[in-house]
Amino acid sequence: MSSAIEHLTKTIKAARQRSHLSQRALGRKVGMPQAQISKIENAAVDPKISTLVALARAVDLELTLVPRTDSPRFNAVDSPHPPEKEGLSPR
Amino acid sequence: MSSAIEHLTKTIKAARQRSHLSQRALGRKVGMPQAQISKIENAAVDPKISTLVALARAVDLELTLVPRTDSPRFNAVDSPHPPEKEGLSPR
DNA sequence: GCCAATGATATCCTAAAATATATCAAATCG
DNA sequence: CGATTTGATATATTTTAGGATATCATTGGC
Repeated sequence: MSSAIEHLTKTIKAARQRSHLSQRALGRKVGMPQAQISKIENAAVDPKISTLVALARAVDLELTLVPRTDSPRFNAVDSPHPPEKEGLSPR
Repeated sequence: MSSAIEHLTKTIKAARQRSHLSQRALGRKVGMPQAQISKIENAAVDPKISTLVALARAVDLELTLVPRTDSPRFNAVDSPHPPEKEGLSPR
């Protein structure tokens, strides 16, 4: 997958976990099956924008466009938690 | 359409025009038929993320996620009206 | 006036996302 | 331990974006 997309979905996943929502809980909130959320978080699909916007909002994020040439000044929600070293396989 | 999406596509359209690209030219650049770009700019479809990312990049924009609760500090290419006096110059 | 460029639309077709369900293994907990 | 929760995965069906093309009205030059 495009990596840019993975980045977006990873950010949403991190936000979901931060807010202590399970995939099912988030799914309920947004009206989407848990299975779909799993696929999205694992970058197994190329979601529609409306889908990403809905998920983002459910975890208090907003999809925006910023200048690309300009330095990554105030980027996004990036760096979920600082450095964090190696390891940690989820699940 | 979702309005949030319209906002994103409008932003891209504005950027396209700013860079003096016709829909056909942008289409060539991204490898997508002019007709599709028209549909997207007119919010007649709900594009896939990869599509929006490609278009955005072609006009030097990047799709990002920002906190929604937080004030719209340094938003995007947005700025309906420039800097506007009020404190906080984005910097 | 003529012609090229531009954007909107339409059709047909294919690919892929989304929905609905259902499992299932691995954690988590009481 | 057994029960529940969680996330990954699978299959079948529906829906829709995207690709390829073509047309057409409008606009802008020349």
